[in-house]
Amino acid sequence: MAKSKKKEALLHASERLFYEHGFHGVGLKQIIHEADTALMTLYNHFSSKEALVEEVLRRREERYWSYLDSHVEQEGEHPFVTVVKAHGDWLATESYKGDMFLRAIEDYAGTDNDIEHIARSHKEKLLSYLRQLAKKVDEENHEDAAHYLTLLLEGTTSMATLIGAEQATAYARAIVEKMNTVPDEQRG
Amino acid sequence: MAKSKKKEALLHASERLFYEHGFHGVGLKQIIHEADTALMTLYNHFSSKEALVEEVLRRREERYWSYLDSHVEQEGEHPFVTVVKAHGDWLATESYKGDMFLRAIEDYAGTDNDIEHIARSHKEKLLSYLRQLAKKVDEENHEDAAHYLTLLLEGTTSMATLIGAEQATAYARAIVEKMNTVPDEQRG
DNA sequence: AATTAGATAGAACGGTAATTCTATTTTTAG
DNA sequence: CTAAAAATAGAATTACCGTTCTATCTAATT
Repeated sequence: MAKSKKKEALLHASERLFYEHGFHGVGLKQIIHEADTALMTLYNHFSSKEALVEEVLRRREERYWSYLDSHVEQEGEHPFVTVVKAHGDWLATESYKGDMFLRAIEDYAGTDNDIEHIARSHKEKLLSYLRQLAKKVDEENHEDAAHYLTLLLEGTTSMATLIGAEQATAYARAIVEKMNTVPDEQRG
Repeated sequence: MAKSKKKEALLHASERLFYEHGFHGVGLKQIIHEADTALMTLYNHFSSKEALVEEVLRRREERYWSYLDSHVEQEGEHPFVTVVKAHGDWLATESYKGDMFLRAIEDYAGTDNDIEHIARSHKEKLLSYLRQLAKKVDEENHEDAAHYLTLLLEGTTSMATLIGAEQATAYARAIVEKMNTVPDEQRG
């Protein structure tokens, strides 16, 4: 019965357009046109544009974690390198237009809605994820390491806008490898 | 005779509001209200909103380079650490809402205007600046070093939105120091 | 004081934004 | 097939967008 094909089409079109032109730069008309549906169908599924934005962010977060989890499984390299590569692969699937969550924080800051909260929660979860990863690597200072990695991933995302995801990821990887070289050499 | 006090007020208000709420999130009404002037005064000085955005970006770029130049003069530390600190100080003077130039690239991508070009030029100039800096430090691979620094500065800016400029800068500085430790230790 | 340029408030314009309403058609379930 | 539910097109609404026009007013220079 195609439970909600139209809803999925709306979410898909919204995510693409929001990422490409920003939340405030896309109108509902454009969204329903790209989703090939009607305005009332959108309002039948989402109570408002903000509600649509919220669900787009929740879905995107889910997909990001799925992507990261499945790509980090392939071990063999240092976990820090692996996560940098996984993040880079995620960026490479898109058009390098920055980070949708940071943009949400920026665009909806100050206005009383759940959007900023969803976006900030995602970033906190990213930090927690990297903290867990750093702990497994037996880092004495996993708290610092998690922050280093967060900064590198965010830097990679920004730089992908300027020189592309592949190059940006290569530089991030080089930084991680240079950093990890230090303790081993110094200990020995 | 106060050549153009109103123009300066308009540019000042525009820069603040654009940075705070995004280019598409701020209307001309809000700008003239904050600048305490009239709509026709704005159009007397700027042919359009896009022209206003362009001049805001040009002014901001000037101020950024002035700020960086004056803060990098204070030597004593490794130039890479100094530039990270200078960039962090620049961020600390603001409200940590990301990077205005990256946002301009994202918001005005695809539309045929000079805004994206101005913003991308600024980022190219940043890379050139860091390339020169890396050359002076007698880096054999200054090209890579310049990209590492760019990535770290961009990462710092993004992360400042999440944990504040001071903390983000401290982590960026730690990364630079960890990286610079490598060659010395390995050579010795 | 007269002239001139700049600044002012306010309305008007056409366009588009988000949201709501209505009425018709299509799809699904019993 | 029939009844209920979902989707449709299109207009209406209210509000704001960037831009332009007009007409008044203020401050500068001569």
